[in-house]
Amino acid sequence: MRPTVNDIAREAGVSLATVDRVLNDRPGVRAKTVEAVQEAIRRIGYVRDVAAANLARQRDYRLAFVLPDTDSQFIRTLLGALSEAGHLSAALRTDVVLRRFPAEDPHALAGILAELPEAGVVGVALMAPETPVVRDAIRSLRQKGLAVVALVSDLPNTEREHFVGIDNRAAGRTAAVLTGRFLRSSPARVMVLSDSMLLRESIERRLGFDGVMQARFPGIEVLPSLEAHGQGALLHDIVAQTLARYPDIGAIYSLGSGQRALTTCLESLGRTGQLVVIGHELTSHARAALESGAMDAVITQNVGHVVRSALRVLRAKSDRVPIDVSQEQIRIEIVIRENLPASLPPGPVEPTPAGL
Amino acid sequence: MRPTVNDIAREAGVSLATVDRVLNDRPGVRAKTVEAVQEAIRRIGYVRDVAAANLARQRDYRLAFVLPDTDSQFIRTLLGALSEAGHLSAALRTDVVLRRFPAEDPHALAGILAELPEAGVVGVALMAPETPVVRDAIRSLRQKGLAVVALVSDLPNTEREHFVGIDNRAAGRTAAVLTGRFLRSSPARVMVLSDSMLLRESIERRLGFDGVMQARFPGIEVLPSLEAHGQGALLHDIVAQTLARYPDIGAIYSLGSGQRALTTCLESLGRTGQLVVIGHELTSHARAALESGAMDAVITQNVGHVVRSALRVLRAKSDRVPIDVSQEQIRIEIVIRENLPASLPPGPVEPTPAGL
DNA sequence: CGGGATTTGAGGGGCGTACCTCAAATTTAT
DNA sequence: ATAAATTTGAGGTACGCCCCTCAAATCCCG
Repeated sequence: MRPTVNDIAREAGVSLATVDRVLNDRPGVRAKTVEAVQEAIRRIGYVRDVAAANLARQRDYRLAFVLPDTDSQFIRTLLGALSEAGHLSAALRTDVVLRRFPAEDPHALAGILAELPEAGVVGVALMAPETPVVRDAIRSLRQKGLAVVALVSDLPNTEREHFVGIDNRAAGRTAAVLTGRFLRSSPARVMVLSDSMLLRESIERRLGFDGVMQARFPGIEVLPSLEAHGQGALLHDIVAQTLARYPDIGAIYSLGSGQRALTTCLESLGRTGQLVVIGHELTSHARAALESGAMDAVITQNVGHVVRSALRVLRAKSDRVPIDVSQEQIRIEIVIRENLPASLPPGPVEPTPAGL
Repeated sequence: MRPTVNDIAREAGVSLATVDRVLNDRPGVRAKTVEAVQEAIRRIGYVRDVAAANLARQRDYRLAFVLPDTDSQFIRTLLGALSEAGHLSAALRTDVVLRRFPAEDPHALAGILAELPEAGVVGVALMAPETPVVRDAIRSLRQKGLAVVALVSDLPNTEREHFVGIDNRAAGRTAAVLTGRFLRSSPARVMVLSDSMLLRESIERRLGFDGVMQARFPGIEVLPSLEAHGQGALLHDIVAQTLARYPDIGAIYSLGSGQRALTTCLESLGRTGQLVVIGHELTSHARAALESGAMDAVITQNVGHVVRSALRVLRAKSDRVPIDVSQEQIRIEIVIRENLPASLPPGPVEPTPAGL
């Protein structure tokens, strides 16, 4: 049998009330007694039954996901994963609220963040660029006791407690190795497209990419990043011009997550399949591109995992309980057609009807 | 507020006792009443609080992992993940028991399986080759109400309820694409080593590998599988002879998980880094080989994820609750040096001391 | 329509923990 | 030593659910 609070009391020779005071950091216990109780806990190997505790405590985890209002494929994928996870976490006493902020407006974001504590939110997963305003907003949240994690895009110079996402520098390095090795002819050029979803990621990926390229593939020249700002027509022109100008381009590396425009563009130029095409984030378009052969590899993070990890971490932080580091590590996944995970029917998941 | 059983009773106009009878499939309720209660449940969107239910029910999940007693690197890695997860799942009312069986003795395995029900085990994760005896043993377990999942190696023709692991055919295809694309010169040979941890996997991987090779890389000839049966010295001789005989071997594909012997062998032959080397399972040796450049890529499944998934699925099956399909899908991961996840200190994880 | 069978209601005890109150015991300061 | 302050104990209620018992209500059938 697992030991309970009563066992602690008996073992420590104190009353239940005292054990309770120690366990929950309530005042009015002599240091000596605290020690004795903790010693007893250690001796009998007591582990609090979190389920029972949450039950008694009427604890609900009200967690907020704060995302830019960009309508990119990646955000859409993320939202999909979020709504799926939201359903399931009803069983875990957590309810998830979603907040969107105007992508280019840090002050609006700060305003939204500032409202969260009043809304009863105890933890926040935030995907946003780091600015001074945001830093301050996060500090303020932390001071009010909220748990804060950075999502997808890290906020290293803030007081966020955790980062749920991948090392984008390493992701760029990974892309570089695949590009370099997939390219057959050595003197060649690589076109780099930056449909930046967030600046920081693009820069980090680019840095990682360039580093590996220089060190390991000196015969390959990487062109400066081209930006199409999410506009398909513009992208088309840019790509066409660049391909025409450098006939020896053998690969395209797409830093961002917008892959559809690129593949349709290559299609219309009749170049599909002739170039090594590598991009990021496994959206439904990227998936289709892999299947059709329009893309060769996608470097990605499992958004389902990202969302679930954020939820777990926020719950743990909010309970001041250690997290399982190995479980919360988000992997840099390499996806090619052959290891493409089966796509799941995106049917609306209904809450478990009645069964236990 | 989340609706509770009391809300159901009020909404359905019946007593708590009746609601309870319906919820827990207890007899003595008219079909009409059952209907009414279920309708009420649907209407108010009741979801049972599993934590509270388990608390009341004194429910403990006693789950068994049944593995061969082989001392391979892969099994070792799996055991590591298992012991790590075991600690953490104490908080989830589950305790994990481990059973090993003599690798080549299906009857011994059947005997071990047969003892599980008496030991109070409610769910079994089994990694074993499929034989008639095993099929029968699994059927018997299922009839006694135990949940059974196949681990790592599927048991498709048994009554196992779920398979936790990857599609090895697809894994082989993935290996083939990497091999083919990493190879620079086209007319070349590939040496295939089979340090079979379990026969089925090796065959499936080989099939997948050959299929892609024939279809996409006709210039590459794949040699028949060489078996060293886990003996380093033998492997050394085989590899040396084969390399000598076919000077145009450009790649080595290692079907199994034993990578150390191979890398030391290549080292002693002075061939490290000259060949494309691709293998399976991210063990500590494979990790080292990737870091040193002795291997180029490893196709793997995240054993931590595998173990956690098995635990979740067994709990869910045992509760007759649906599983989150997308979360339980094990991905075929491609690992190269650049996306190698940071290795974690394997320090013994102690149960959370006292904090909530 | 009566009598037996079936269905329903009422209620209590318990799971492990949180949180509260009030009184008793102990310590500390004077 | 005494009063005041602090520490401890005892006990209760609650959380949402499970499981049991017993009596009352309702049903069905001949």
